[in-house]
Amino acid sequence: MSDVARLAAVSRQTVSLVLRDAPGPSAASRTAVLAAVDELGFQANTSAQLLRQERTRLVGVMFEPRITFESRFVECLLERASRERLGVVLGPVTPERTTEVVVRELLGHRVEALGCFNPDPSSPALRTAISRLPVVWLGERSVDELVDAVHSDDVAGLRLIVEHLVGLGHRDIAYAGGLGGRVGPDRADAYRRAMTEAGLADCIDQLPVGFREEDGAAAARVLLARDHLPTAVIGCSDHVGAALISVFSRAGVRVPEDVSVTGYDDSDIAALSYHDLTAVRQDADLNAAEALAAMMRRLDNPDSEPRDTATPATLTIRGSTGTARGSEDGGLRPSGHVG
Amino acid sequence: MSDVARLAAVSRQTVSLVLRDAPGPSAASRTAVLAAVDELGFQANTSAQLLRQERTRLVGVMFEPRITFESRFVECLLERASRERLGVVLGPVTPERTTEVVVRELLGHRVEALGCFNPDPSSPALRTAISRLPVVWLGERSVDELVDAVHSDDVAGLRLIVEHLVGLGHRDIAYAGGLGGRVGPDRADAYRRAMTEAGLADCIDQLPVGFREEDGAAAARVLLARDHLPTAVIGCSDHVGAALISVFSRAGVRVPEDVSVTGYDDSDIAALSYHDLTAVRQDADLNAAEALAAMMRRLDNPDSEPRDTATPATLTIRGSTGTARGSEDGGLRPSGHVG
DNA sequence: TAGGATTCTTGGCACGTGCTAAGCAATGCC
DNA sequence: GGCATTGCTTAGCACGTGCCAAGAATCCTA
Repeated sequence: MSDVARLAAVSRQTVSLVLRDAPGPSAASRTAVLAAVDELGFQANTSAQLLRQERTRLVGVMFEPRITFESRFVECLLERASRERLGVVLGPVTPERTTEVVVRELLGHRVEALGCFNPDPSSPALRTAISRLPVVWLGERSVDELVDAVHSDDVAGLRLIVEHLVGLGHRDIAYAGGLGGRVGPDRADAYRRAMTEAGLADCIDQLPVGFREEDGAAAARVLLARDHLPTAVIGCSDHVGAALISVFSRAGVRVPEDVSVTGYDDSDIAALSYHDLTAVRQDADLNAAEALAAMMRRLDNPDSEPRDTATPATLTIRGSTGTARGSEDGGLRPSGHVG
Repeated sequence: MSDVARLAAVSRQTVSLVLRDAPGPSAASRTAVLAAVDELGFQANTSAQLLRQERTRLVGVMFEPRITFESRFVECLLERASRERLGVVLGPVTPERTTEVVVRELLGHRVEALGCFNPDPSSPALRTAISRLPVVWLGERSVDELVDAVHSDDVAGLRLIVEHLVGLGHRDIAYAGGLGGRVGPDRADAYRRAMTEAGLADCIDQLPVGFREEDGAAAARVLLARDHLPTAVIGCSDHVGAALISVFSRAGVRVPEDVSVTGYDDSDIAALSYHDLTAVRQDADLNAAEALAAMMRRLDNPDSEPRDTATPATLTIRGSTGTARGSEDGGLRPSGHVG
């Protein structure tokens, strides 16, 4: 910065004022400084700025880069945070970078709030973080009284799907999912609840698999091996839904004529024309907005109680769901070549 | 840190020495300091450390979080960098965060080297970066004389695929791809070259689409609308390959019995059991290693010339490729329901 | 022209850390 | 007992910036 000042023939402080466009510097100094900045390619040292400032105006996010929904969330958070003049420090989780490592790193950057996907609640660094800053659990209910939580409303989401399917005449509605973190069981509970509310408690049929495509394929194979296929299968994620369709399709089972299939997330995958998947929309941007709101609320008012926010679920109806095949055909058996 | 020193009844400097485990402090001081650190949950201020240090030992990566390959690359880079005691600053690109914004941010953090996926070469900040630090183009050839480049060897990759298919008796080998950045055209060129080398110049058949699944679906529909299907289709990405399979499959065209399909990347998608896609492996970890090596080489020896590194391609053979259908059947026409 | 108001500029300290050099106590040696 | 040596501790400066308060220059008014 001194170099810039020398070139512009002003003092370092004037340069600082111009760069922050604070009142003071004359128009002449301003243009001189900006010209010098441009010529030297000057860029202020972020570390020095952060060190000097009273507040860092940074928030941290702990997430797993390979999980699509989390990456999308991060993108949305970045854009929303910049509108609030907040910076975002990314804390990518990998096999070697555990909750503990990532949270320590974020605390080292003096973030003022923290959002965590799938955190390890036993991490000591996370415990300290919770005791000092607003921490928001992302994508799942909180078990901790001291943290906020922002996640989509699975109960409402599964109610929407089940109602949609029931409206199409379905009764044998299976669910592929239930494993994985806290969300897995929660969402499966929501399925059972929705089925019970619809008076279909005796049709509950859960295939315990995880969220990945491989899990959906496994569930599909289990179903194909049975004597009798359900008329609809709800996947716990878009990946699972897409895999269900692909495996069914290869086995000669038509979607939605023979079986209706749904996903969960309404990500890019669901919208793909060759999947065309009816799915509950989990709005990454809305979740990012709520997470940021929760952080800001507790930063502005440190005494406010942590809350659990369930963002509304909506249903995007596409071509993978249709009227249930008539009960008179006595159950469909897979035919054709099995992939 | 002063708080820690007070609690441990030593000076701030002793605390600093213990935390860096530098020689000096006695065993008694060490344990006292560590106990105090633990009790207070102290975490050194990264900004202050970076400001004080001569070198930051940071490298920056500009990438797009929603692109799977780039996220995987980042994960690998994180792990490799930590082994070299280097930090990684992530520079996520989003619609609002352009090359210019991201590179400025990274320069502000005083990174010592920079890796960029799909950069906008006209960005002024990027020009300054190139003039000051080792910059590595990621995933594509460099056009600039002043930057390194690390990308997988597309020429070798397409030669492997074409040879594999020719070995299975294929001649009518189409290519779905060619659009998108610099890689798109490059990879299509590699296809044409491989076909020519195999003596199949007159069979070259390129469908100009991009890298996304939607693009693959579009290409598949174009092919299905023709009188005559090729016996093999090479997708420019796993996404494209998977989409080709899905659309073919729905149209009653069997893979690989009727048409062989390949992908490019060998990502998780290719390995999915219901895709089971033969694909060229683009090794994210190897690319990360080479990128890091390039940065470190130029940091250690600032005068060394930038290089273009093509990482070796290998072929992962799975179930989506098989012997070409006999020429005697006079070309296959799609049958069954089209999805 | 003097005095005050206004506009612009700058001296100097602080942020939290790393590191050099100096200080201090204990021990060994002659 | 004096002096060097060793082991441990600490005083104090520097990193690059923001900001307060004080200084300098200019303009306006009497």
